Amino acid sequence: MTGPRRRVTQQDIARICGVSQTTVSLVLNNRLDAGVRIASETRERVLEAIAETGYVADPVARRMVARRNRIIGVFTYEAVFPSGTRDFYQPFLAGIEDSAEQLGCDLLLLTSAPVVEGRRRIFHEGNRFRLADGCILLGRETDRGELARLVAEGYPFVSVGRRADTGGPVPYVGADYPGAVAELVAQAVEMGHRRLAYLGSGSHTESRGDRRDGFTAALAATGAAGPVLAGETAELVARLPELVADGVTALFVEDPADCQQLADRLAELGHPVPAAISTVALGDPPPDSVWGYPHPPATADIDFTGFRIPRWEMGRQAMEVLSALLEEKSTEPQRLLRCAGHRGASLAPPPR
Amino acid sequence: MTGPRRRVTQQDIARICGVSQTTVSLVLNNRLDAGVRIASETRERVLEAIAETGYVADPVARRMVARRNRIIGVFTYEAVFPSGTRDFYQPFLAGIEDSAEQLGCDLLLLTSAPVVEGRRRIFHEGNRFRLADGCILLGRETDRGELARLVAEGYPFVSVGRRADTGGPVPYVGADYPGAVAELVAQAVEMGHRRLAYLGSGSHTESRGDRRDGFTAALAATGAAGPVLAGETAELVARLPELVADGVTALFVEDPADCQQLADRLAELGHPVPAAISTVALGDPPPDSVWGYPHPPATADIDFTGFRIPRWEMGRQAMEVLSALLEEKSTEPQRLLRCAGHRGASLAPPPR
DNA sequence: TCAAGGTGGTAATACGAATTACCACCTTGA
DNA sequence: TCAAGGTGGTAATTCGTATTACCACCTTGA
Repeated sequence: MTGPRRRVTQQDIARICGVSQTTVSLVLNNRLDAGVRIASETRERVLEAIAETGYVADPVARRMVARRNRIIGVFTYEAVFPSGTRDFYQPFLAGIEDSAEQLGCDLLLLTSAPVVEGRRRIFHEGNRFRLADGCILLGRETDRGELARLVAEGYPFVSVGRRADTGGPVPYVGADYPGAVAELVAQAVEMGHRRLAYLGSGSHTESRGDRRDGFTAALAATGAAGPVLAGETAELVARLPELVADGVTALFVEDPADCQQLADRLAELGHPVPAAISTVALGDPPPDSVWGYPHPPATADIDFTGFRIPRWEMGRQAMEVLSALLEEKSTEPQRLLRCAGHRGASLAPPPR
Repeated sequence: MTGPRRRVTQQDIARICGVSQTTVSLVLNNRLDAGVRIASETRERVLEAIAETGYVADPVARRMVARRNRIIGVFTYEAVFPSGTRDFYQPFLAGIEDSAEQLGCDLLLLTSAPVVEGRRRIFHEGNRFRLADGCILLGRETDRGELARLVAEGYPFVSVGRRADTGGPVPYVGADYPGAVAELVAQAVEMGHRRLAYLGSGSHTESRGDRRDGFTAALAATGAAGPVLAGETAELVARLPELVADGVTALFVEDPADCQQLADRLAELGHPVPAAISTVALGDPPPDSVWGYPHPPATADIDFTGFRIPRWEMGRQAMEVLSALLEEKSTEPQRLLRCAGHRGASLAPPPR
């Protein structure tokens, strides 16, 4: 065995062949440009030495010259552990990876970012996101301050999920929630629903707000009406009787995870879904599984009508946009992708 | 917009502060060695400029000089797409990530490795695994040639899953299949089984071979006997009558995914599991889900007795070993982890 | 007055590959 | 005979950081 020997370098090859390091480099990169000539006899000698020694160019040195890494950072805002949110990221990551593979990039998971107050920080002492040529930001919520700083510094990044401008346009690939919600509202109205309610968290994050705004806009467009509620799940459940009394026949539920609980309570109250009242999920729940051992969703009796968030495609296109930014190719840096409707069993015509 | 501006370098910081690049480097690395002195006033100025510009040392340059990145490469052998194997890696990755987070390392997913003949290659023109301080190898199979080369070159790496030596010891964190299988065999024998069969693929990969060898060793140890079959799933199913006729009362199935199919066929033949014949899964099936939308395992009528592969822990310890290798701390570089037995419903005493 | 020692910093160089600028030599042709 | 052009190659420099060797200046103390 040769033991832990030093890496073979171009210099070594050069010594062996009695040529200069430059020559080795030229042979290696097969530079046939006019202006660069290597006698084929010399070339052979060099290639032979390369084959014998098993020389491989040190990618680090190579990158040093090229000033590009072909490394794309992936920053996940929420701490991945210990909650089950790991799988929240998975479809996005799969899309990102697919695209990275095609682009010949490696992905750097920025796991070293310290967790402060339950979330990771991009900017911190010794922040390492600049290790990468550019970054993809992943997470339900984003720190506006950090976003603004990234924009201000001109660091190339793309957010998965729409983000409002912060002192400059934020590149993103998001889901078209307003459009998706509008489609569902239109369907409901067409079925005869006239009084629809929105049940949300009251949160002002883009993903929540877009659904809510989409709902109110759609109401206005269709001529239907109805209240917009904001509160925790328990609170929303508690207000169901009030909605029924109000004559509401269709619920638009911001968080798909709340649907089952609402439906259960409605059944208790004697208003089964969808016979008495329709319930629409504004999205699809992220998959829940524990370390890859899937367990069935809590108690999914009902196949809720709603829409599918194109998570995989969002990840893929985010990479695409980032790549374009890095190559300085022109591209649409703010994209909203259509959500395919999911025709389940929870939206039906209102009782007559 | 500031436009796509150049990376900030130590030289830039130096210019801003009116000092030399050396000084910046010294401040950055907080060199308090005797023989190196920086006025605290100067230090402050430099630190301020660093904070303002958001400067981060270029890992590539750093790597050129030193030998550390705090980047750990993760190489997955099999192409991740388009099959559903993504989730095969997930529990391992989760363990790796957990450990990386604690160590303050970032993870580099080597997605750029080109796929040749259906699998990724570590060594290829422009291979990039040396961007990382060390690598974790993940995959059901591994290329022996590449493994040997890594060993010969003295590159720090750890395999998740046992690998046979290739011209030198291969560091790994694997599952103790022989031990796990032996426990199950012992259980079966204790219940009264005397003729056990092994149903495998005939593959010579370590993970398969270890199970098979564990089985034959356990047979010898317990005084039981029985055939070892090798073949595709369909072939194994076809040979079931032969096994029944042979007086076999317990099947040890190499690939857990085959169990249900075998049990179904046995039921058709009039030998229900486990009343007539026991069936043991040598492992637990990797979770299957499509882009995060879990669907129930094919037709999992039976809760098969078997064991759990400690995937998460394997990932975690692989990082641990790699870290030790990098720090040149002594550690056991070849580890087999115990698989907890899973007491299901498919192993029962043989019919009398 | 000047050697000794402390202080605060810089110039130079290494790391490995890529690239640019240029050199030394040879062959032509007029 | 010598300028023009072709041939085969090399020295020097670049990328960004870390490290080593050393320098210029100041303060002591005898």
